[in-house]
Amino acid sequence: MFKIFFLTRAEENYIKTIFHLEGEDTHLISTNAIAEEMDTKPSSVTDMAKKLADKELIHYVKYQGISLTEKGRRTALAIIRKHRLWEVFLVDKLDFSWDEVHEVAEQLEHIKSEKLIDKIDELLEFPKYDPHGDPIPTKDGKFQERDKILLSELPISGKGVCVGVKDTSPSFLKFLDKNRIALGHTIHVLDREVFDESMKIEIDDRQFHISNQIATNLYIKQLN
Amino acid sequence: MFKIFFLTRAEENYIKTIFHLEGEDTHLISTNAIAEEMDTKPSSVTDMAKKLADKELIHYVKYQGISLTEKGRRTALAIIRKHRLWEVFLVDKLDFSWDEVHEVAEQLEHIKSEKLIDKIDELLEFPKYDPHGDPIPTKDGKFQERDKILLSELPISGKGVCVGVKDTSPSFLKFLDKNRIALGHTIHVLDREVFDESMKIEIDDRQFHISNQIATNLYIKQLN
DNA sequence: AATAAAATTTAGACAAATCTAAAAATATGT
DNA sequence: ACATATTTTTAGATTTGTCTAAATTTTATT
Repeated sequence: MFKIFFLTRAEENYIKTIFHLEGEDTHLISTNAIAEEMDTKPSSVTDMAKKLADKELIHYVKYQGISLTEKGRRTALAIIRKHRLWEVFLVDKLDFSWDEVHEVAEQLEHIKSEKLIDKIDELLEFPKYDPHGDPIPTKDGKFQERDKILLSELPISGKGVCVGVKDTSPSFLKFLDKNRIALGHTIHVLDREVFDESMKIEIDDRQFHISNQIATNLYIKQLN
Repeated sequence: MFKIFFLTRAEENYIKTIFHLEGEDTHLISTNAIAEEMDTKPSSVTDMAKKLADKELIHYVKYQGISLTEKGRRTALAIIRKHRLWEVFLVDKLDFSWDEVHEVAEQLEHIKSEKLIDKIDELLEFPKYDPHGDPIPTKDGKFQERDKILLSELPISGKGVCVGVKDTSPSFLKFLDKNRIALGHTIHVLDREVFDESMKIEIDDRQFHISNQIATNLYIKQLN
């Protein structure tokens, strides 16, 4: 059983950001990177780093950088779990579109009630992925990343199912909606332009030209 | 169309408390009363009173007392609307019991998203009352108080439908659950003891003795 | 390896929300 | 009406989270 520590909203936001910056490999995160990501000043990050280190949520060595402790990682996963479950709730139960959910979920993820989030999970029938295709960590912090590649990595005549988006900005998501590209669709790469890396693709018998910027922001589960 | 002003959580809690203390009649609320209710110090209330007066949410005259402005009243009703809708959501959609919802709704009421609360309202099919029988203000701040009396005011052999509770503490609500007294039940007053004002009542062919403390915390809609 | 550039931390300040202790204003009792 | 009690406000301090500007450490360049 994990003890639940009460963190402030600011502390939770730092933990979440550090988790996202860590990504796959284990490298130290710089004060500057966190400040950049959170739209704040490096000196503020230093101040917070001391508090989080005191609470044993991060490893922090002055001038060297920051990484999450195991406790910090679990905390981050709990917050991300809440964020993503709320996103599913907003889309599935309240008909929000996938470009509207982030902002509200940023608030809802800080609600403190274990029962609440477990019941939401149950109401949604234990979803595995959020509306952008990102995996939802389990209650005990397990986190199964899908085996996916970027559309830009698919070879010509390759096929795959669209399973996620890298960029989750409203403008990108609205672009996909407008062109009726949604998760679950099968994409077939017909051709690729060497000059600008743009692609000709087919979805549901509809053919498109998409720029490399689009292709590098769509996650695909490759088919054989 | 009303402008939405962004208030801090603390400001919202003060506004809500002042609204509840005002009640029906228009009298000035004292610094002490607010401090008492919010479990804080009178000096803190004075500090906040200045801020809220600056934002034109309250009328405040030093040493005299506090009352809500029209803007303050509308703000209070918007928060109470959110609180009560979330309570209905928790009970109807997530199977919370009525003694568990308050604490969580205290957090959820501060989520800032007009669309969110309107969609929740829609999902719940526009409920008029929360799980404790309190009316839910409409979007435009209309607030219809039910025509109700306390069970203790019912005469002997009087009948009425249980429509609300005055005390919403978990201990009282659990007591009612244990004795299978719920909103919607018809209560018949069989007898009353002059000495301690306790009552003998009948609900669904079950007879009870209840103390005056119970009778003064149950709201009844009197039948003919 | 010395110096310049970049990143990071420290020091000191500020706003929000709270507190304690003291001062001021209002209310009460005879 | 006057003294006393109560209520309310002020003054100054504290905590959290932030900032700017200066100092320090690390990294990069020649």
